[in-house]
Amino acid sequence: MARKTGSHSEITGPLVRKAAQRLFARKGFAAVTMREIAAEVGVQAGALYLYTPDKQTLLFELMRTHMQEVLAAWEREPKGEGPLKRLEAFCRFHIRFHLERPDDVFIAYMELRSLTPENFAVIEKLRHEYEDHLEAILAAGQADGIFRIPDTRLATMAIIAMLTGVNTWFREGGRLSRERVERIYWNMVRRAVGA
Amino acid sequence: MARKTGSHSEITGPLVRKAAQRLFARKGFAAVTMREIAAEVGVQAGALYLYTPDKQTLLFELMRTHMQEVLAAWEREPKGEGPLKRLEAFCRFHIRFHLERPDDVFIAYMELRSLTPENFAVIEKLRHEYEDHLEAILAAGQADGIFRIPDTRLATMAIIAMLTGVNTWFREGGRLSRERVERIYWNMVRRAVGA
DNA sequence: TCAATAACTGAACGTCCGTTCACATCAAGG
DNA sequence: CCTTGATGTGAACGGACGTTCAGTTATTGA
Repeated sequence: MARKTGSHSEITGPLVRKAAQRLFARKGFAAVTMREIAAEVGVQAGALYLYTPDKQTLLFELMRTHMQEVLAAWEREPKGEGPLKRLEAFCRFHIRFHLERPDDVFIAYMELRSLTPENFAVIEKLRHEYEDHLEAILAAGQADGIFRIPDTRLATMAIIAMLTGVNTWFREGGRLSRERVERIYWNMVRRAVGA
Repeated sequence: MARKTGSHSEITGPLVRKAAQRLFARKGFAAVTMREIAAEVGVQAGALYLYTPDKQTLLFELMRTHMQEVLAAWEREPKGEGPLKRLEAFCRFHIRFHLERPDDVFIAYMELRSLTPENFAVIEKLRHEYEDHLEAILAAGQADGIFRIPDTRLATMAIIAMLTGVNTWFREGGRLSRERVERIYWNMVRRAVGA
């Protein structure tokens, strides 16, 4: 019997989430069956319902946890002083964090349409919160005359799209090291905002 | 009876492709049923098989046609002289063409994993062909000393990700006109490549 | 020792899936 | 006018789907 007050196994639960994460990222939410997830964990399909009320909630919790972890990690990140340092910190953080969690990132960007409207609204709000951190940096730099940006919202979207794109081609142990990729992207962003 | 030698209706066929395109873009390939597509067209599910051998081929042909149209349209595009003009032409073309076909673009970027390995290889090759057009421009500009790019392949991926990202937020009749968006993005790209 | 309970199985539920096919409809060609 | 062939219907196919649940097992606290 479990010691803790929380119900359900503390071993199988995380395994279910990890298996779902891998399979959702690889095949897409709609193409993954509960039986596949269960087989990956090593249990029967019925056992999954000890750890999630349904398939939709399994996806939603994965995405919500991921978005909250992004936000929390950015809070903890050392950012330096001034908009320029902060922008560099953001770019490097975004690339590094996303490369560490390719499956989560893939799901967060591809499976928005698989969420119910209520769940979508929650995730969308968290995503917007993250984008606002970048936009605030750009607006501060613009106000200081350090950046030359015609539209901070547009620049925010452009930079995030560019940085997130790393996940589509970067391979560990490939031609370019992560540090080198970070530096090159940071330089492109710095020049793009006119600094 | 049809005059032309080609089999099948020349009215319903395109309707099937359009309905599939809309639904695949909105809900994802795996989440769309043949019965849904048929209902959108106004026929029974069985009738779809007069126009496609199966669901997978329907997706594949949509993606192949789209990629071929992108390549053909870029061929026709007036490009101007020199790497700088050509890069501007590419950026403006990419944004404009993609905004004109949001459903096709969404499918082309999201449903790669829904393709069989053989079909995936075909689409991937066409996509690479398109990327190579941009990379050639960047390499030419780098050779001429007009651009300052540490890695042309990386810059290619970064620019395409950034430009394609417009589709995720741009809305016709919104705060920014398409022309203004084109100009701002082009300026960001120009500065990002050091020109 | 034994009742309690967490963890899980295996079968079943109603439904929906992609696809097939025998048959109906109907405009046009000879 | 009557055959032909394109165009479609509607029912059916076997299988897979998400989810439920009665029952089995194993481990624990008292």
